[in-house]
Amino acid sequence: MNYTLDTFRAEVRQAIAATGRVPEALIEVTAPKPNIPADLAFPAFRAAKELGLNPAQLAQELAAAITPAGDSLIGQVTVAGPFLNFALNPHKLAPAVLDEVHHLGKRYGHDDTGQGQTVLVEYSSPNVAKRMHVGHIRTTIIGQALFNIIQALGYKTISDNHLGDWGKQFGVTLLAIEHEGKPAGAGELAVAQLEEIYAKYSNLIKEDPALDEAARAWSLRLEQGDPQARELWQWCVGLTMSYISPLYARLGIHFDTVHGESFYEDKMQPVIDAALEQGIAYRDAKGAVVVEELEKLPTFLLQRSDSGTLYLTRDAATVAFREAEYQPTKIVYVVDARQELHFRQVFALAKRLGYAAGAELIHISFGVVNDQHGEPLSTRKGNMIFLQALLDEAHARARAVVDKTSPEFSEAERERIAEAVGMGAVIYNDLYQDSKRSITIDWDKMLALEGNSAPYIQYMHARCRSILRKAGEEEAGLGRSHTADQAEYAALLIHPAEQGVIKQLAKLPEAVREAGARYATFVIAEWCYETARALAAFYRDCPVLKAEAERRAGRLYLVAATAQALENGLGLLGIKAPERM
RNA sequence: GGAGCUGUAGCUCAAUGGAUAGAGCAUCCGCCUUCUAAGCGGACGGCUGUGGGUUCGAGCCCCGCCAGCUCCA
Repeated sequence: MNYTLDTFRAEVRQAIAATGRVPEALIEVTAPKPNIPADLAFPAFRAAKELGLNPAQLAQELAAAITPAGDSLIGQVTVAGPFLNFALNPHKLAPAVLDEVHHLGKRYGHDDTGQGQTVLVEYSSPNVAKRMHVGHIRTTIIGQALFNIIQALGYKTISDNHLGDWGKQFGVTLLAIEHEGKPAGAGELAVAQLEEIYAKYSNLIKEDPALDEAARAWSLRLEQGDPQARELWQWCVGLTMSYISPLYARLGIHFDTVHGESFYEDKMQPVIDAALEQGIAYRDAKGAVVVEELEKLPTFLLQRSDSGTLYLTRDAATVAFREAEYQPTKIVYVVDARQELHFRQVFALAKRLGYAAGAELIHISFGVVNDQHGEPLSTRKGNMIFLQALLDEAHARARAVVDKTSPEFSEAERERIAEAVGMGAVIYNDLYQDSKRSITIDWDKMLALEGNSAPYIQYMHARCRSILRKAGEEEAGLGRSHTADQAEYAALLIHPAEQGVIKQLAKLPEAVREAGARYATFVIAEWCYETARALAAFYRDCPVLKAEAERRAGRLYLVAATAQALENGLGLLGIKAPERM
């Protein structure tokens, strides 16, 4: 799609080219830093060198040769040493951008670069019969945001929750249920009980060979499709999902498919057979299937000597299935950094086997979450933070603020706001920085309600909505509507604070593209934050409701566009934008 | 022993190879009779881990080293 800044860039290149002094290939324009009073720059170094000229002199000559047309997006053209700087024409910029936002509405910022291509994103992937804790939060939140961004770029998208619903440990869980009965109740408490009896029997089987044998027997029964074992297992899956679903709902997480590990149970043998057949793997003396020297990666197994299969085999089978089912151009795995080598091996194997020949396999890795002392979190050590507790705490903190600042709101509305703000804070905390970094638990930072945080952005959005609401009420009282004549006054918006907001709005499409290309949610988060700050400056310097009629109309148009764009940006991150707070 | 990631303000983080390295938090000083103070303004805070190299130009690219985290053996 062609947005205003795309046009501006094209006009700048065209203007330089039209001078006939710089070959097209040497025209590289860049966005200058914020302290430079320009919107695009042409650093003349390289071109000057090629042409055997002094850069400053070339810039000077180009500036003299360029006179933008009156209806161009290009405003002032200036020279600063070897830089040729182009400013946007404020009179043209405002109407162009604001009309774009109003015209596209919820789709403003979206693009069509992914048209006709399919991307599958795998994320969250919690374990059945386990509570969700902060260790799962990053894949879940980052994955959903990346999914949203990729979708906004026009790709056909599939989100898949690769549930940990299979494996040896289920033998122990079923054994435990056999002896202790199904946990009563539902939700987190019931899942916690499953965890507890699982832990108990994990210990017991270490010392009791008969129990160990019984656990193996359950495991075997499950694998062979024994009805009782399947029923109990299915019950565990159902219980876990009914516990997790409300947590997902609170965080705006949704999946198109939930193909857990069990789904691939019967799809692994072909992988092993193919690898043996093609000479990629060999069967060693003990019967294990071994892959050596694949792309200089460490040796790995596809099958153990006891004929047990491995995650790597399953993940390769998963690639094959996805290829056959969706023909994706990309498969994105949002999984923590410790799986880096694992995925390099999976991808190398899959490619060698000829799976997903047309698909790019991408591991988006992120750092681990540690406690205040830098220690890994673990239930056993007692420093674990469970997701439900985290979300409840976030809600409670936001509720305390809304109760204090807006006691006049109804109970129901304060509850809604607290939820939107609390979840926003949690989500934003995982998205505002490069995901590769490890994170140290800090409650106050995780649940921050001020500064560079979701609540700050939500607050600025709510201020916009508040102004629009009041304008609507006033004008309804006067028996007229402000909506009709706003657009024609957009050209009046040349105050620096107004231009600051408008330039931010103009940058959303570019931010979405960059976020998608880099798989970097923080690009969107940063855009939201910068836009909110620009709005704050506007709010301080430019009264809306008290401005004289034409200016007021233009500013209302700007405020409405800002509210829309902020809502869109937050929406990409999975954060709600309340009407007021 | 090998591999990957990370080192930027006291803390948490930004900065497509370009101009004076920017934010938030914390600390300090101001601002609610004016569209929401979850806010706004100001001050303080930097040898970008370190030594070389490439380049007109390096926080960013290349090589060595140091530190932390992680994975493989």
